[in-house]
Amino acid sequence: MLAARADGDRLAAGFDRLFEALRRLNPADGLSLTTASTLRRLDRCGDHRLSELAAAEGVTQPAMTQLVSRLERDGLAERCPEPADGRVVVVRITEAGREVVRRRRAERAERLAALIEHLPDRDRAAIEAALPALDHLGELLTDES
Amino acid sequence: MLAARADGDRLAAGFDRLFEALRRLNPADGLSLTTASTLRRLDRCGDHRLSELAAAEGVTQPAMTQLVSRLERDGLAERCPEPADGRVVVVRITEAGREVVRRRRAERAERLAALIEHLPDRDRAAIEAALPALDHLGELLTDES
DNA sequence: TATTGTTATACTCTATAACTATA
DNA sequence: TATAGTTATAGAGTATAACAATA
Repeated sequence: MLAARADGDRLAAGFDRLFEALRRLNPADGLSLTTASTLRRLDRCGDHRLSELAAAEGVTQPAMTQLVSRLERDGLAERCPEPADGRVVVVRITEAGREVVRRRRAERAERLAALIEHLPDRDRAAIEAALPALDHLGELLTDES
Repeated sequence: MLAARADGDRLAAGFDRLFEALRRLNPADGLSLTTASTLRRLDRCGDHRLSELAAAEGVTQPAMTQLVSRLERDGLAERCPEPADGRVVVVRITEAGREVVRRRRAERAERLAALIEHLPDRDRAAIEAALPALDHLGELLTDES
């Protein structure tokens, strides 16, 4: 078992570098990290109110207003009225938006696969074994329940 | 052993979510991801020419000129002349800059440790076992040899 | 002439504050 | 009054193109 403090430091140093690496795997298609994350959220978890999206992505409401406007302009999402409450805007991903999510994930998968070929077998096995745990760690932070 | 294609997809989906999670661990101290990455690079690998930094961080030379100007303005790095070639600018991290790197890493470590406590023992063990492999994966992308 | 870095200009993305519409 | 969202305005960060200095 891990002693929380000392291994927190080790983990932080390791994840620091891993984060930098993953950042470089990001497709250079002009979508900001927040935009891509918002699209993935809409794809995975369905419709959200605009204020919910802002809170979930950690940006202000005006920032999310503009982000959604850009998504709408590019045909990747749409605003839907909420009959029960005229103040509310519900944001929904379009089929074109889902396609963008798929394309980005495929591109990242391709780059990862190319990288993984250069790792020794034992490293690949260790990462494969840790995938469920890493996924659980991801769930703890992304609130996609 | 992993079959490259299929497991590239699995890894990409897992790392997609892990990346989102790690992004949320980032200290909100006003430093952009590129700025923080540049500081870490200077801390880990020593002095760099401005053009080297731009290439390593994947930004243009004018962008790095401005980034370094901001670091200099904030006392986190300094420009040094290169006697052997008057065109060259060498960028060096200051002690204040190193302190920022340490503080950010400590903050991330603290948040990670708090998260890890919520993972079951077997997940923690799997992540610990995979740390060297994840580090190797990071090395493949960040060119910090 | 080629290389290194900076300046000029424009665009994206974000924040805070003020505003509109609905409840 | 309170809430959901938008508009107004300002600042950070980036890119491309043009420029200055050195080799």
